Amino acid sequence: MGRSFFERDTRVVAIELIGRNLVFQSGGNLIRGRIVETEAYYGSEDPASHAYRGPTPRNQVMFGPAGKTYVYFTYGNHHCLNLVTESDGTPGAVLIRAVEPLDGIERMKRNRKMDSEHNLTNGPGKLTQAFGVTREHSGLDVVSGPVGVEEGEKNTCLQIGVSPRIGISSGQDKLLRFYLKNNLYVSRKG
DNA sequence: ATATGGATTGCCT
DNA sequence: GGCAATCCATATT
Repeated sequence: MGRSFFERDTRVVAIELIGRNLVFQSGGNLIRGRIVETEAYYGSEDPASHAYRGPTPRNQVMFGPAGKTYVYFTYGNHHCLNLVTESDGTPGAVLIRAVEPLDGIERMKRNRKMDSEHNLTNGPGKLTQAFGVTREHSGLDVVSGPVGVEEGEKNTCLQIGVSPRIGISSGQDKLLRFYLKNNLYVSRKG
């Protein structure tokens, strides 16, 4: 996807990312997964967002141009992958919460140290571990870099569900989580 | 310099 | 369903 895809309202990008393919090329390996769950995060009007209190060394990429990765480390154990949205100077990002494994599944199993395919990428921390994405990969260009988004197969009638975002302590009233209904790899029901 | 808590996961009951 | 693990960014002193 080109930069203009990401340079739009964060909620719209989060919805339109559903069903597209996330790819990562690393060390001669290609890993691919179909995006089935996302969340939108805004700026000063969104208390759940890292960008709520303005730019910091960690979140500054959210304030820059669209189509970049924003990867952060949390809970002492886990990385989360976001794709930056909105025009340069306006913060915004879409958290990739779950994907359906398509290619590089053996590599994902090794990275996750487990065999069960349905537990490989059904959560934001799980999919970064499966893909091998860490905060070293924050700030990369999604349009040209090793992390990318492909158009994917054009499924005409995607049944997309909406819910409050997961794991946040404020801004729970906003319906900014989007997921593919009846998909096995969504992190949880709701 | 220190305190706090998190856009989670996996293991326990 | 409950909770510990675990480290770093951010805010506060």
